[in-house]
Amino acid sequence: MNQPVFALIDCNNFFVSCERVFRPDLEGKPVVVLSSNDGCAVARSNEAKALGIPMGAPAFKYRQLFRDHGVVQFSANFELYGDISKRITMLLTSITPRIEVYSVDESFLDLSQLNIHDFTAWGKMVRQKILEWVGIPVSIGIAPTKTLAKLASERAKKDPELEGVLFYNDTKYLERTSIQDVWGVGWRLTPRLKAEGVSNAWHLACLSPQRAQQLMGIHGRQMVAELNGVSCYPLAREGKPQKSISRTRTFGEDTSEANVIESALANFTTQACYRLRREGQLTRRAGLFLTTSRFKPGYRNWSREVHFSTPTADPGLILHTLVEQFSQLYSPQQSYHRAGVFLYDFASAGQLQTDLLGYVDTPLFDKTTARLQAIDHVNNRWGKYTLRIAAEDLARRWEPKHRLRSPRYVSNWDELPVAKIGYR
DNA sequence: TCTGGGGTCCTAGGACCC
DNA sequence: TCTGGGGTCCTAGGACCC
Repeated sequence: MNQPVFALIDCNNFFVSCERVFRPDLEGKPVVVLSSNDGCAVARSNEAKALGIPMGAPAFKYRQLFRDHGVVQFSANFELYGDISKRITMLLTSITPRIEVYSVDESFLDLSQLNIHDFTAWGKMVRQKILEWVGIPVSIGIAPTKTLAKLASERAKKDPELEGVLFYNDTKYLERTSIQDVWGVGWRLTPRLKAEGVSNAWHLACLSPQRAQQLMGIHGRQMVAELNGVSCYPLAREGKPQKSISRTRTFGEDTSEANVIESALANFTTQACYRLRREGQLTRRAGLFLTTSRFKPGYRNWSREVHFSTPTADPGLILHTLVEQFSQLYSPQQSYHRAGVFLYDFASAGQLQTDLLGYVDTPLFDKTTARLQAIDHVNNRWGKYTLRIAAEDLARRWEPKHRLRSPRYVSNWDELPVAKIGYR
């Protein structure tokens, strides 16, 4: 068997790069993309990073800086980013089907079967192809383990001499990677490791497996092995069913009105159930939560959970149950800031379990399935909200703000870019 | 006034069983 | 009532990722 070789393809400043595909005039300018409620920065161009705007920077604290330096702001446009992400996935899949789409802007490829002689040249070719065909700059790291591929792609991003591609072949790159930049080391572990004298990836690689496990659990042991070139994390094969689905939002503005919140719950439940059906799953448990603002005194949160003896994907049923729970929690004196619906403990729609008494109302179940299929069919054909639960219309005032959203150039017929051709 | 959203996995401890 | 070991299941919380 061939030695494992992984490539990580990581899109640079992905959301910003997506905006720039349709706004090439923004090349070289500071750009930020704000989270769904225009609350904080979730992507920054290199120029914006150079201005000292950190990830997650609350927009209201940086307004002045944005003005002073002409930082261009966008509300997040996830439909656009999702579409561009799919195009890159398609391109990569044409190179090899052995791909793991790790997130919206990162994919791992297993290169061990590809018979590549010069990995650096191969990486540069792929990078150029993505840039030309989709318009997104990427960084590529190639190494015998995923952790090292990740580390290599970070170096490739930071060091311009590498031209976006690093084939990992030298432990000097470990010494140059500080401990908090290692995949799997977060803000909690960083101070603990530093206290042990472990301040870069090289130090971490030198820890004994026992010590690593002591400090960080089984994950730590695997991390150390991976840094030493021993692959512990295989390529995750697709088709792994999801274990939970949630839809949560911070409201456009805080609200005390029950019908506003119920309309939000209706929307979340509908979205979550649609996702659940697309996964071919039914749920046994559903929950909701409500919170006040974390940034105001007297922060509180509430949550409730319900159990279904027969697994379901019916938003009508789930919403009805959740709204009952909601009415028990609700107080008109409170000002609510955020809410969410979550589903978990799934059963495959193909192999329905009966309840404790061995009873499933099959005719009812079939009728529900047919009804939901009809709704999905209509909405796929005519648009997301063509058929919806009436409660969604009670008051849509919960919806987050997105004052600065770019057009959905590639996913909405009404927002296609317009090309102007001039004649002389 | 204004601070995102969606996930996974591991572990420790309690309840309960024999 | 007390003694001891071994096992499973569930849950809450912690840690991480993008």
